[in-house]
Amino acid sequence: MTIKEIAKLANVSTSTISRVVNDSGYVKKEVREKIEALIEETGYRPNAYAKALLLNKSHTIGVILPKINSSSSGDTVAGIDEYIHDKGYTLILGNSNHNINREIELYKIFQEKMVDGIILVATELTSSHMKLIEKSKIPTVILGQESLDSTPCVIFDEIYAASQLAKHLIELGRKNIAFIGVGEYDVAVGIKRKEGFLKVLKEINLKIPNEFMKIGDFTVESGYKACKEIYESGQLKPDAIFAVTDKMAIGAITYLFEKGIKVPEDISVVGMGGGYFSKYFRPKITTSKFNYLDMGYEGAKLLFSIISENVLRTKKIVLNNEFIMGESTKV
Amino acid sequence: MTIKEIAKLANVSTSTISRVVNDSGYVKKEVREKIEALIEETGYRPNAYAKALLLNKSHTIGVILPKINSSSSGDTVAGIDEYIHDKGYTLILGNSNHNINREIELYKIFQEKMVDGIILVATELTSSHMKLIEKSKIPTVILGQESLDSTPCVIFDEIYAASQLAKHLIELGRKNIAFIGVGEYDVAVGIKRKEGFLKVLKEINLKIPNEFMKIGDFTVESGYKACKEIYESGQLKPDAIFAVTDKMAIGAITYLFEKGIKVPEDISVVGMGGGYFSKYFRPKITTSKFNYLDMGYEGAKLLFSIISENVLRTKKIVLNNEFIMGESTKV
DNA sequence: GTGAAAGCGCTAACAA
DNA sequence: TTGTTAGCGCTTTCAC
Repeated sequence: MTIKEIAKLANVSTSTISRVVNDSGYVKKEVREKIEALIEETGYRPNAYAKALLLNKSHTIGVILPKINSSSSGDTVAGIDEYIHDKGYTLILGNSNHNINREIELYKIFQEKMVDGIILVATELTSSHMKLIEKSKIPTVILGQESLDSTPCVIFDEIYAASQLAKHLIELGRKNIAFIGVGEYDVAVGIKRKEGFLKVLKEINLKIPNEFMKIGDFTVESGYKACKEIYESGQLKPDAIFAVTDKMAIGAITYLFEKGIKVPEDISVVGMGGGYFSKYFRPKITTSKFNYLDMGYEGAKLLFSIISENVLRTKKIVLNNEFIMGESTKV
Repeated sequence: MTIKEIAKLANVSTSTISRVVNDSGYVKKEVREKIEALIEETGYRPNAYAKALLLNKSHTIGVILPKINSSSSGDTVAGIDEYIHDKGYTLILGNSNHNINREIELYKIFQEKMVDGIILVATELTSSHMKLIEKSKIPTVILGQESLDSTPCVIFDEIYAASQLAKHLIELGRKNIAFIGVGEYDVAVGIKRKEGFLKVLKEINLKIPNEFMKIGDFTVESGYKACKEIYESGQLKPDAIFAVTDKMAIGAITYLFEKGIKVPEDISVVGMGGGYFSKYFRPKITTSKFNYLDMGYEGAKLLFSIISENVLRTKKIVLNNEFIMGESTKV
């Protein structure tokens, strides 16, 4: 069913149908009503692509995610959706699976699909990314990582959040703190969180032995393994563990539990993230909550301000984390 | 940058450009190379909308979800994405927030956006839904709920999965089993799982007092509350709890833990879902695992078979659940 | 109030 | 091998 067919049925021109559909220009009341009835009856829907082609506006925004089925991705998309829904926009989604080539490919596909803007949820940002963004001329907002040029981004204050937790452990009187991080390819989690942690230790001149610095890969299993390595590495035992994600904290606690080491009585453990898992796990994890829903929402808002005003006022939005006192730490 | 501009730059017609871009028809080697260089240089991308308009094919499929940020949704979308990615398709996503009107609205938007097919992840299926699907003529697959007409669907054998867990409890010698379900608006979870549970009890003529049948709302909190009500409702105490979701099982266990009732020593608890939360929670939940990644993948595959063959061979795919023995149940 | 015509960017016959 | 032409479905001047 096209506008032409409706026009024929109504014995008017396509212009008149267009006027009725878009409520623009004058149409005699009786004609309008007749057409409206016809549309209702036939179930006619205007073709959004034809419209987009003509008006050069797709009312679509593209979202590129490094992993589609993680709770942070889900929340981010939900936040984006919440904002754009009211604007009458729809979402087209791409899953890069942490693959840069795929990310670039998705960028191109989105370009072909005439998206009005792109939200890139990043874990790693390379100069290839930045070049691509610049070259494409599509309004883009980066989420989760600090941008390398003037592309606007929405991030958390990773350093502050990590240092807050480190301070918490220090205040609890901990002196032998082990650290479970992730690879530095993820700047926010791998570098900044570690930086925040180390900063606090440095301030009070506390040193950490190398055996207490481990690297995991975000999974529960890797937290378990890292914790095991820490315990099997030497004579010195930690009195606290700082894991940069809740999942890895849970892995560590699982190991400790199996070993009969009590959390928080024998050792304090903190994580980061604050997803619902950390809340219902026993012991409830002391953590720093990252609100990804907010991140998505603010990112979408920022993107729309660029799209509509065609001017870049805001370069960076830093979101606040919430320290959450759980039951995995005590004096 | 359009095909016309490239054509002008290359001093050829748009057809030739089109031939190069789509690798169709003959183009002289030198000309092809010149054009390819030009495309590379200018970053020209063919407009997918113009193409879609012409060929009446958008290479896009629409996915409607009742809730975007849940782990089952995430897995489902990941499964869909995995399949369609290889086909060169992209995903457009709509979040209905369990709102039927929004679902219908999304269906219309997808229709306007010329999607080649729709995957509807359902919790509730009404005749309005079925009418809409039928009227739209867009190839559609329903996920998670049995369809009311000939629209194909991918579902789990909820009754079987629930009865398997119920049998497990019976085999453990449990006689006073409390049940935490959800509202019947969700046919799969609210009705079928209960049905599977009750079927087993009926077979051995085991009766359940009304105070042992509670309704939650999927959340951990509601499981906690339901369990509390069960314990506060009378003198009889259960020796097992059957929760239709892992989250509610975890809520129940949290209550029991607070009361000093040991799981599984004093009481056995089973959940359903088998997400990673149930795996790492302590005690590990005895549950039935639903593989939503598979559901998404199979759903997409089914949809493509309809799109490409234009014939409906398969009406229903029933996925297998995996019984997972955890540590929340024992003899 | 309404219609005719142009054109958004592209592909596919058909000619040349 | 290449170009010409028509047209996908729509909106928007510009006439009438």
